[in-house]
Amino acid sequence: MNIDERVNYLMRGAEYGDKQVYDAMADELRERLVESDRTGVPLKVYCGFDPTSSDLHLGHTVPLRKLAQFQELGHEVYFVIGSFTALIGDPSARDKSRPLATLDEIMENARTYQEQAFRVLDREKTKVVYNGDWLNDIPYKEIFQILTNFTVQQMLNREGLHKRWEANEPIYLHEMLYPITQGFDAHHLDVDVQIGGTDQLFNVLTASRKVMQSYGQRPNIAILMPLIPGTDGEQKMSKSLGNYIPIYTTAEDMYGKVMSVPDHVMPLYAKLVTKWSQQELYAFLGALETGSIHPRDAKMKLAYAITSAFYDESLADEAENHFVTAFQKGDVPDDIPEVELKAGEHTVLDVIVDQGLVGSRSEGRRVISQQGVKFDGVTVGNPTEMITTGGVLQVGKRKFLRILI
RNA sequence: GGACGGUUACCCAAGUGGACAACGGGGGCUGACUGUAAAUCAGCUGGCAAAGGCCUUCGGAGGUUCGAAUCCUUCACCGUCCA
Repeated sequence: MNIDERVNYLMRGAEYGDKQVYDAMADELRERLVESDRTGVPLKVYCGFDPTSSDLHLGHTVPLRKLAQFQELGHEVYFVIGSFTALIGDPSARDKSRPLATLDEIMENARTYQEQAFRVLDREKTKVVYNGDWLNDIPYKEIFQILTNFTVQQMLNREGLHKRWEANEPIYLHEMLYPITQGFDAHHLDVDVQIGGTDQLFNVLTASRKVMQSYGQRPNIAILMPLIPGTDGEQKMSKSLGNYIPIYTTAEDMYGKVMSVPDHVMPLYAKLVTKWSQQELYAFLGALETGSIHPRDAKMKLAYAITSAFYDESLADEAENHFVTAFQKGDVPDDIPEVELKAGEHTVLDVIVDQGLVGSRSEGRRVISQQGVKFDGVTVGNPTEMITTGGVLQVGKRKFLRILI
């Protein structure tokens, strides 16, 4: 890749809410890449993770993917675990102060967090470090000197804290210092590039750069990645909203969940969560734009690309086949649960309740009256119909049960 | 410690003595349509019952009343204001 291609690749998807900042960051990046070419010294790139939870989803992988792209081009990647910062809790994206996690919880989460992260990152080329290792030992005096560069107003300007200020809710001093703490990480590692979410704008762009500068270092380049919308296509992906695509799942599930995403988020997913090269990306986006590819096929291609980024290709293939047979052709999938029953002893209602296809007898009646239950493709009209032969019982579109007599 | 205000189904939220199994929205489920598990439209969304109907639910416990989510007492929790 030539220099332009590399800059474009590495800046792909970055977002600052301001064209000028984007251009400035791209320029700085180019400069350092050129320098790295000349000296043969790879860039140091870092992203911090506060492992306050351990169940990663596709949204978390966006900055990870960015790190992986740097790795791909031979740069040095630091995966910083916030063994110290997680204890503080980043207040920038939330409007409530959050309960402090214990160090044990953090370390336990960190372990599973890493395992998932290595589905994206190259394990061999990743340096995992814990920021407690250096933050614990900074002299108070030194902290004070750095603090003289920041004002209370700066800290309060951020949305989360601002809301709390307005609402007269407590804002603790240690929360105020979070961005600076992050700056100490950048300083300690003396990084060239810091990756973060767009919610980290202040922490990465302002605080970290300023801390580094006051140490006389060159400020890190900030690459800020947008939060991706969840499967509803509107709200940001989050576990609590239930619109997330987890990493720890099956290939089938991941493929299916991507297929359920609204069309309009395809470009964003393509840009941020696939391993595609620029050429592949542009080919995809172009085809979507001109309509030369059917949206369904585009989404299948995307779902395949995403699934195969996390699972073996053979599993991605299977996931795709499963999707085609189960949903597009409406066939009965082959891996459905089975039960063995005696003929003439159970009604349809009994079976769907006992086998957990519906939550209660009332619900079962409801679904049957709504023509939602089929036996071997024939709609069941009466809940008390007896099961006399083997066959496939289907509730709704997605629940199947094979009955053996 | 005191004064108000709140606590309703999976979530938000209306209801302030009878027509309340409880408006509305979200979510979920079913159907139609669709390339789609999207969007849209329609129906359903406490339990039991073939059905008429019956039973349980409005923070907990008691009470008033023919009748309470609604009134009273008390307890618990959450908010705001005052000390």
